[in-house]
Amino acid sequence: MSTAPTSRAERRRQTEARILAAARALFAERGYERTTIRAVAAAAGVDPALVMQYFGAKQELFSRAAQGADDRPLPASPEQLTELMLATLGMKISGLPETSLAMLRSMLTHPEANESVRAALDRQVERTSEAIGGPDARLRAALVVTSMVGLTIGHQLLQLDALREATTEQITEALRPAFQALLAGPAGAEDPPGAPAQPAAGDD
Amino acid sequence: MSTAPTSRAERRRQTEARILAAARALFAERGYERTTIRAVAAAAGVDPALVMQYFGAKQELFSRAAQGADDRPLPASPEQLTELMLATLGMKISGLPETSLAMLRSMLTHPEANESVRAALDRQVERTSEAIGGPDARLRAALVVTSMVGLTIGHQLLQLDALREATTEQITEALRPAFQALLAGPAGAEDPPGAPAQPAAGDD
DNA sequence: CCGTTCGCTCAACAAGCGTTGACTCAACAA
DNA sequence: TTGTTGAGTCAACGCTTGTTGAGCGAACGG
Repeated sequence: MSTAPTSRAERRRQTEARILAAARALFAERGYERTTIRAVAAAAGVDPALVMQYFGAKQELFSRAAQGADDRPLPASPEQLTELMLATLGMKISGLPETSLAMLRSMLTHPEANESVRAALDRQVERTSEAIGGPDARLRAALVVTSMVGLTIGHQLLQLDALREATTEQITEALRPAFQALLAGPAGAEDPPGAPAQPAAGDD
Repeated sequence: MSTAPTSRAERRRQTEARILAAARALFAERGYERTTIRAVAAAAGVDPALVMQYFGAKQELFSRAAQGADDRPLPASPEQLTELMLATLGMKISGLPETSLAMLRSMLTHPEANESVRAALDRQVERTSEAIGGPDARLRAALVVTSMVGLTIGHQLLQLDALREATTEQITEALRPAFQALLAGPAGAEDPPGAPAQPAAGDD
């Protein structure tokens, strides 16, 4: 090799990425408390002290590893919202990024993860609520969101048999009428801001 | 005082109950990993060694504290099942026993709790599935069950604003059409409601 | 080329954990 | 009374955890 195979800055970036990848995998698999700095370091092929040197503290490592989880843009459209939700859900159960899994896994036991997820879900409820409108918009939005959370947990973290047996299409199909009912709101009291057109009920 | 105010057997039962109550509260609030034997002992006004003497190991204490969670009888009736589910859910969000909260809180990080909840939910899915029948019975049952789990988590453990604002009645009311849609199954393929649940579809 | 920087390791620290064995003392049976 | 049982405490063990500071050696800049 004419030049050094790895410059100093390059090596730094690579090892940092390796540590972060190992951390993500372990946090996603075991959660915050059961994941040790030593285990992360071992998985990354590195000394535990180096992890500290790079991230300062375990909490900081977690923050960096779980950064950018669970916050997606949400366009607004009352009827197509159902399809958007189902599509989003489809991606979730097909394979959630480890970044999000780490957050999900830890949200019930790690205070910081709990607060982070709570805030993210609250925002998503708010946005969904604005999109659907109507009397109990916030509540119905929350029900859709928590349903998706429950389904994701049941599928990805608890690995319920009945869910693993089904394909993504079967799941979204079975869920469609339920989501429609929730997002449409109480019959006769809707206020459609966009198109009152009848949903075609066709596949995408 | 003719006899001692507290006999030996009586004292033993009382302190054991006090320890179990403290353990339940802490496991429910912090989960398995963040709950220490020392904290349980302190909350019960007792030496940590006594907790070990009573329960042998932390895992055993958790098993005893979380015993009998999440396993309720489930009668079968295709349409009234919706009401039963909603009623069950109403109890859950009104106030889940600490026994169940401990299990719920720890199910994503503690392997034994994870397996326990997984098994319990699988059983519930199975029973619900037999009750509703139809083509995708197992899947639809699983969707109802995971929805309830997600709602319970969002309400009790994450304390989402939109859910805490609503009354139990509002929640069950808003959820009714969604559950009906899920439990009724795909339109045109349902069993006659008069006959008792008889899943002619068999397994799979 | 030499001196400095810096990625990285090694060994260790203090704190907290679950767990244990010896001990104290009141309740009990004789 | 006297001896025994057993609830409860005390101090400590061994281990793991997150975290730190000294030191080594290769990459760097002049």
